[in-house]
This record gives sequence, structure tokens and C-alpha cells, in this order.
Amino acid sequence: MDEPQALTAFAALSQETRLRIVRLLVAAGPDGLAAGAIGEAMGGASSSRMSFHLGQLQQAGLVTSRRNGRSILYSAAYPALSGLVDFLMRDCCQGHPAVCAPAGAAGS
Amino acid sequence: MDEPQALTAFAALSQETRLRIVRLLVAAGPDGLAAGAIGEAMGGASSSRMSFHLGQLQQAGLVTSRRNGRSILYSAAYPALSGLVDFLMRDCCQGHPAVCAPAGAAGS
DNA sequence: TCCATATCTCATGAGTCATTGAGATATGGA
DNA sequence: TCCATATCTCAATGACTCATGAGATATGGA
Repeated sequence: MDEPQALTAFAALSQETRLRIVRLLVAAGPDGLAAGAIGEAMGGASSSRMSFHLGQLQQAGLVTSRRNGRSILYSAAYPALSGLVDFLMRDCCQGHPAVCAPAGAAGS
Repeated sequence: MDEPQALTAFAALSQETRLRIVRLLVAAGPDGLAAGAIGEAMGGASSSRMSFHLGQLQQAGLVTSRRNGRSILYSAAYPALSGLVDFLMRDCCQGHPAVCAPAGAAGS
């Protein structure tokens, strides 16, 4: 994950609907969810709105899609998400690992 | 770190200048850097531009400031950064810790 | 083929964000 | 007090983002 990618990913996640989509897809697991199902989970968002946000997330590399019949299934791109965490950890922890990594690392 | 805070933080980090400021301040350590020095490091950005971006970062809670003589020193807010990492890890790893935490955690 | 379903694409308009330049405020020294 | 330095504030402008609605495209079944 380089800086331009991180920038795009942060921009994608800085929008409420998109952040919620990502959370939903992470929770949904590798099988993913159809665009329509995601739209309903977002409170009945219009198809064009869904398409817009899913497209943004896909361009940011945070979700992937595959067609299944007439539906298109979206799922979270785990490597990209972990790459983003990694990017943030690196930036955050330059020379200060003890200060900045109390949360998700190892033990807990 | 709750969702609205994360949203604000992601928005703050989705801008190239601001992301670079954060990286610079993390590298600079707890002593921080004066606004002018940051502006110079950004390639001689205007003072109003710096003020704008530093203000955004401060509102997002990602940096803190304190006056020192006529300078104002900005430093990275490590707790907020680690909180953001934590937020991302939680969202990213819901039920899939093994998939998503290969990078910054523990060993390596 | 015809139709219904599922999703995407495009154009439009409102709203927000980033940059600029001028000027205001605060600090420290002569 | 006067001046220089350091930073902030404000208004104006251009660019970008998001939501909407109409319509296009692709798939599967009768």
C-alpha cells in the first residue's frame, strides 16, 4: 500500500454510506452480498446510489465484485484493508511502536 | 474511536497535504514542529493554506497544538492515530483476525 | 422472442472542499 | 511604543462529491 492508494482508500472510507458498506461486507464474509441486498441494508438506497458508492469502493480496491446470475456479489478485499491498517501503523508508529500499537496487536 | 470520529479522521487523511503533514509530525516526535516549518516542508505552502489544513487535522483530533513564543507547535496525536488503527482493525477483522492482521501485529 | 429482475450509466443540481490573497491578531525585542 | 515575525481569519473562486431520476444493459425464465 503506497501513499496514493492509501489516499484513495481514506477518501473512500470517509463517506458514511461507504464506511457502512465496508463494515457490512466484512461482516458478511468472503461470500459477499448482492448489490441489491447492500442497498436494502443501507435503508433502501437507490440502485444508482449503490452503484456509485460500490464503484468508488471498488476503484479504491477495498471491495471486489463477481457476477452470480443476475446479481453482482460484492465482498470485502481483505488484503487491501490489512494493507491500509499496515500503512497507518507504519505512519503512526515510526520510531514509537510502544506508544501507538496498544490496541489490535497480538495479545489483547 | 466511534464511527463519526473515524469518518472525520478518514476525511482528514484523504487529502494529500494533510496526510503528509501527519506523517511529518509522527516522524517529528512528541516535540512537534512549528506551523511555518511544516509549511516549508510541504514545499513552501502559504500560511493560510497551512492554517486551514492544520485546523482540519486538529478538528479531526489527529494533531494537537501549543504555543511556544511566536510559533505554534503542532504534534501528532498518537492516541487518536492508534484509535483509528484500532477502529480499522475491528471493522476489518470482525471474525476474521487471521485473514486481516498479518502485517503490523506482534512479531514481524 | 418477450418479459421481469438486477445492476449500471449518464446528466443535472446542490452542497462541500481547497486554494488564494488581503488583512487581522498575538508575541517578542529594540 | 514601534516594528518584525508567526500565525490565524475571512471572502471569493474553481473544482470536486453526492443524490436523484431517467434510461440503458445484462441475465434468466416462460
